[in-house]
Amino acid sequence: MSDGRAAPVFGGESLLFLTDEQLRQGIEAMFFAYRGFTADPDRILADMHYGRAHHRAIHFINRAPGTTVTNLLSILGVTKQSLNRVLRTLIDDGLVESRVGTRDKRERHLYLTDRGRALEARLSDAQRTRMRAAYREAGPEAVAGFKKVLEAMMDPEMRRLYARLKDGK
Amino acid sequence: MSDGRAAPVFGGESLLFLTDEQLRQGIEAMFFAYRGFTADPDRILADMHYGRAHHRAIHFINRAPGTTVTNLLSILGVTKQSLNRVLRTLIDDGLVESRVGTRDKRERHLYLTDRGRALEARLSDAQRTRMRAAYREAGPEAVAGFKKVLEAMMDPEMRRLYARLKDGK
DNA sequence: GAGTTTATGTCAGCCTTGTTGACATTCCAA
DNA sequence: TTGGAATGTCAACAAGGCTGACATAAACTC
Repeated sequence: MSDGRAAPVFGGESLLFLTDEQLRQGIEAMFFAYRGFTADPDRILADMHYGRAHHRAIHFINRAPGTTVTNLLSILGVTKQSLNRVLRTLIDDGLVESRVGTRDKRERHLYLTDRGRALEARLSDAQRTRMRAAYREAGPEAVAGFKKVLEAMMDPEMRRLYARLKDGK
Repeated sequence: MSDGRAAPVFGGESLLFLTDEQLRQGIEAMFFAYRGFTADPDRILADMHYGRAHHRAIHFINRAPGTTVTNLLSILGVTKQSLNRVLRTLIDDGLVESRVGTRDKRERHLYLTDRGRALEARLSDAQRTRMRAAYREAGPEAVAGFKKVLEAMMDPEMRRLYARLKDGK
């Protein structure tokens, strides 16, 4: 299995990696890994009165400063009411700034304030530290495969959004 | 980067895969992929009055029939009150059976009923179908890397649980 | 045998974060 | 000028986390 050619089946390519057992392992790996993935930021957020939803908003505002509410909605996949509640607290607490659009004054463009950027840095440092350790342990080839499978797992629309973000919009 | 040896740095091994940009991509890939990962079962569950928590309980009871409540608690990482609410509804609805332990009568051993197994099959078929497509698209080597990185991302305790499940307890 | 610990269940209350529905405002575009 | 898009907000609700408190039964320990 390690060379991808073990026990040739159906035209010379192994399909052993597609057994239900392999798939179940992948499913459980996703479940347990996602717990680790969110654990560190969650601990930081728990101290303040914030949750994972705040982290997500902060992450993507930092990622694309000046993004509109609608754009953020499509990225996060929640209702505007749900997002609005989160944004409201972030704006009230002075972590996010909402500027009325110049071209289109209906739009609100979102930016992190200095304090917002500070929290973002704390959260993403914590998350990156774990990712870096995992990457280092697994090695470059594993990382390439990791991304390849994750990308293939996304809904087409999410895949498009992911690619846009990846390629610097 | 594709061969893992691009632009050698620090003793011949590339560390380009550890840049903040690479890490950020991995973080966003996890976010978007997890959405896809849960999307199909979520749609099935939404029709009934169940949620993701019920799916998780059903999955692991199916995975390890006869498991105790305490064991399930450690796997799921929630409080007994939270799990109990979910188990209560599953037992009341006749999807899960709770049997008093024979050796230790304090313990409750959990089993899926026929109806429970039927729902489990529907849910995991849906989830496996997406995983299978992703695996097939990415290829065996990518899948190996995928699992390697996910495993390295887990908390040590989760990693232990994952390995135990993987190796058939 | 008494006392302690363990496994479980349950009640009450709280929080975050998701949902739907309804409605108002602003303002671009045809 | 009118329709629709973008946004905000109010209200109500549900899932699924949480803590704290308490009860029970059984097992374990001294």
